[in-house]
Amino acid sequence: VMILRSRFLDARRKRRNFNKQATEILNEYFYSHLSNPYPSEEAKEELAKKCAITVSQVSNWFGNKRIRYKKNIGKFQEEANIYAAKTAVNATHVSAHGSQANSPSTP
Amino acid sequence: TQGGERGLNCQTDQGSSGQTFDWMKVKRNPPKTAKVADYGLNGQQNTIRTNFTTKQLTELEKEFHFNKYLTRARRVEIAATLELNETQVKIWFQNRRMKQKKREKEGLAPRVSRDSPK
DNA sequence: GCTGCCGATCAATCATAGCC
DNA sequence: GGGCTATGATTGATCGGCAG
Repeated sequence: VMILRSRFLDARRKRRNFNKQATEILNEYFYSHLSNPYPSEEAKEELAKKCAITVSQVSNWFGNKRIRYKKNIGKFQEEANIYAAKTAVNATHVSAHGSQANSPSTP
Repeated sequence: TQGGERGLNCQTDQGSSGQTFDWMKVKRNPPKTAKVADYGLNGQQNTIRTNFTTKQLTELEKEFHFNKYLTRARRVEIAATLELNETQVKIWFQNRRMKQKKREKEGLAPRVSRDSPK
């Protein structure tokens, strides 16, 4: 456990947080698909474009988000409620079915 | 073994706020790479991620540049030389190939200029 | 049947960013 | 300046599916 710490020469060093808007978009997708937050390759590409990041970064984000979310659901409840309300749009109207399963939209 | 459910959907209400979907319950089986090695600690085997040494990684990397795929014979050789399981060598090459593919794919498109975070 | 590969994902860890 | 948490990236290893 002494040496072998030569990992610090990888590439994960200079990291930048995503824009607030990008995070917003990713979170909106995540919480609006909380029942199955696994975007398809196509959905990832679209999210990547909207967020101005790479597909890999989108994958990383969802991977980290899923793991960290289930690790401590309570910590994300507040965030979950915020985005849930944001995507809830009009629920008190026709078609009271609160189901999501929405298509990723077509650009 | 009991942990074998891989179903989809089927949530169960947890409290009153959020729901608990099955993807939140997914648990991976611990690595079978358990080296009976030693480090005699208590009963629990070291079922943790193996840390490859710099030397091992260097050799693997060198071999990878020579051949992206391994033959059974070569794998045995390398595993013996680096004191790793054949499985570990095999998995390392699989992961390495995927990494290679990912790099190649990304190395041809991300034409994003300097975008300061804020 | 069993084995290797692929694609996606997990889970732990690393290293830095950002806040107090 | 240090200590802390948040967060993006890396990576050994697993899961399910497919081909030989």
